[in-house]
Amino acid sequence: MVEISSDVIRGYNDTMILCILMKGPSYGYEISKQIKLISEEKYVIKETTLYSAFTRMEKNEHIESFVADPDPDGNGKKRTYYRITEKGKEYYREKCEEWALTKDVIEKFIQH
Amino acid sequence: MVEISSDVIRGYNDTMILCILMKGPSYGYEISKQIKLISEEKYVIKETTLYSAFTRMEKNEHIESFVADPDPDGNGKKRTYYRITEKGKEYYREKCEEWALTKDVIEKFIQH
DNA sequence: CAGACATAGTACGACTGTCGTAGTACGTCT
DNA sequence: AGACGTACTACGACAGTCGTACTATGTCTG
Repeated sequence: MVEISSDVIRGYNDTMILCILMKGPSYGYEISKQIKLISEEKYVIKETTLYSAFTRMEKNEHIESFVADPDPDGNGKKRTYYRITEKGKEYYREKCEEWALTKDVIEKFIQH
Repeated sequence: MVEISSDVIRGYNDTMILCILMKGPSYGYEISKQIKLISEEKYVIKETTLYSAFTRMEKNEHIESFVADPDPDGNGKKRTYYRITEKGKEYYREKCEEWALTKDVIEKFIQH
């Protein structure tokens, strides 16, 4: 079974998170489920990787956090939500451009 | 200018080196020039990254080293050449398979 | 109604690969 | 003679990922 190594995906964890936040604010657990879903179970981000990414990305001002109730009635435990910033959107667009370049370079070294 | 970040390529430095060694033995300086050439100047591997990759890859038995003269007459300074092993070839093939998977996954998170 | 399982995280230290900086030493060209 | 290309080695810093462990609430099921 071929498995995706973390060293490969490393440069794109932030991008994946931002991709999901482009659709609207979300929180850790939900984001990790989304990544699993979108990747069709081919990639599952580790919890520690995810939460340390949040810390880094908030420091970089790519995302902002806010605490809110899970449902409007105020039921359930409060969660920390993250929202993408303008700077984060810009970064996401740059990463998408970079991807095209990176893909081309790597493919020159791959035997199909 | 979009630039390839090392975090992205990180998982593929070894693969690039192996790709070049698939064509026959080579040595550090030559390999670094080849990578630059093949990538059309879009990627230049750092010397320290390259040589530390050699150490790791030799330990993993993906490559073997031998010292030889640069030309058959015995002129010039001796160099350390590297040759891909069977295990290295196997690893290279796996990485090529992995690439297809990784590419598909990342692209699901990229806006074109 | 107890226990399992899902949800939603935090803390901490280890590890790996990359990179900056610096230095060595020989060869070749001008 | 000096600059530049070739061919490396040493060393320590750093960033991102990961394993392990722990907390705590909510919900479902026998």
